[in-house]
Amino acid sequence: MNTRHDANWDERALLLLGVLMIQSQHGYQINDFIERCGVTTMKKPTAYALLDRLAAAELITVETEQAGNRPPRKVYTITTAGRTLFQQLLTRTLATADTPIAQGDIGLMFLNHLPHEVALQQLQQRLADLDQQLADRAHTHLPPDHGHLGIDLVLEHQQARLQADRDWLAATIARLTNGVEALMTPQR
Amino acid sequence: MNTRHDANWDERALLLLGVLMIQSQHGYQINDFIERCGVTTMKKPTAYALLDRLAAAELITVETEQAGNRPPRKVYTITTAGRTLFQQLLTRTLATADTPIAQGDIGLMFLNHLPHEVALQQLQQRLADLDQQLADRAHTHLPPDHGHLGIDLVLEHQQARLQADRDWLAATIARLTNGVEALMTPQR
DNA sequence: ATCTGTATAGTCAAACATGACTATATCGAG
DNA sequence: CTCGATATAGTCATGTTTGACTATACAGAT
Repeated sequence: MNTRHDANWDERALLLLGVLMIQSQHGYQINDFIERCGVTTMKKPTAYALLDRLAAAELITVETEQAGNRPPRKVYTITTAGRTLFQQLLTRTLATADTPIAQGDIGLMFLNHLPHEVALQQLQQRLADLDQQLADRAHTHLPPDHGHLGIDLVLEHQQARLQADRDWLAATIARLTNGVEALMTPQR
Repeated sequence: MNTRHDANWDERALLLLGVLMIQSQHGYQINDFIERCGVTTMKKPTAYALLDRLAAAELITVETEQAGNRPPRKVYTITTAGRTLFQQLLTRTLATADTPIAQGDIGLMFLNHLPHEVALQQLQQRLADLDQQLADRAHTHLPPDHGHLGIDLVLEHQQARLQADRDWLAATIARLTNGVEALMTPQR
């Protein structure tokens, strides 16, 4: 019936269903994975809310499990319908490229409203920030199932993007330093 | 008082204030600019809501203007306080790089849940999508104030990212075609 | 005259997202 | 034995976001 959702819903549902494709898990594990893997900004309460909606749509089931005298856990398990949807979402998602929108570009757009040397100074700072991020990703804090193909691909892709951003920014700073005129005659 | 906002608020406020730094504008113009410039996914009602909040904080003023017997327009104008905040937000934004999160990476993560040849086929499709986007950006539909430094920078940056994505994806498809083993011994 | 397209200017109900908060259990350090 | 850290498992009030919708005015085509 109500299969009208936005792209955001698709991606997030895909993530949760994907996590449950690995194995049935309880809330803490799921949220832990989400926080660590770094492919989304979705927060804990949002994940719980979505899990509820997925359960309501019978794409997953919820069972309460009691281990020792710890607080009871809710264990989420993907259903057959969930697996089917997972396949569909995965196939569709892999086939389409999202238009890359960089938050930071909003600042770039109004660069001219700042004194030239101030703007350059801030961009230097951004470049340092970028270099820091590139350095940090040496010691990534990922779950111990490393060697998993998908995760390696994501890490590579993130690194490639970071590097592209860094290269472009460095080149841009250089051009801006040589005066704005250089921008009007780009050698592309 | 309540200066506790998230990064999202910062960027969006910066965009609206920046638009009003160019000149005072009415709602339609503002939203038109936002849609065309392609640096955010913020929708019209969201922009109006934010404009109301900015007005309540006295960062902008609103005047109703009657032109002919057309429907009345609300003209938004940035205040001195608004200009000050704009400078602050702009400076801060320029100095920090956002961690690049690619929606599409969620799909990548679960690549192994699809038959190898199906996955490759979908990625080919994604590559074609990317090439299409690169081709489309030849005839960009931007406002006629082209030559404006900031806009040119943003376009360049978007292109650089798109190109990086394309290159990485093409290389990855090639590696996956040659069998997964190649991934385990990357020549980096 | 009428129709179509589009510039114009928003509103609203409903869904969504999250910071802050509440609790209990286990374990190693001191 | 106590304290802090952290694994565990969420909830809720509050604010945010948006799809869908409502309207009027004008210009050019038919």
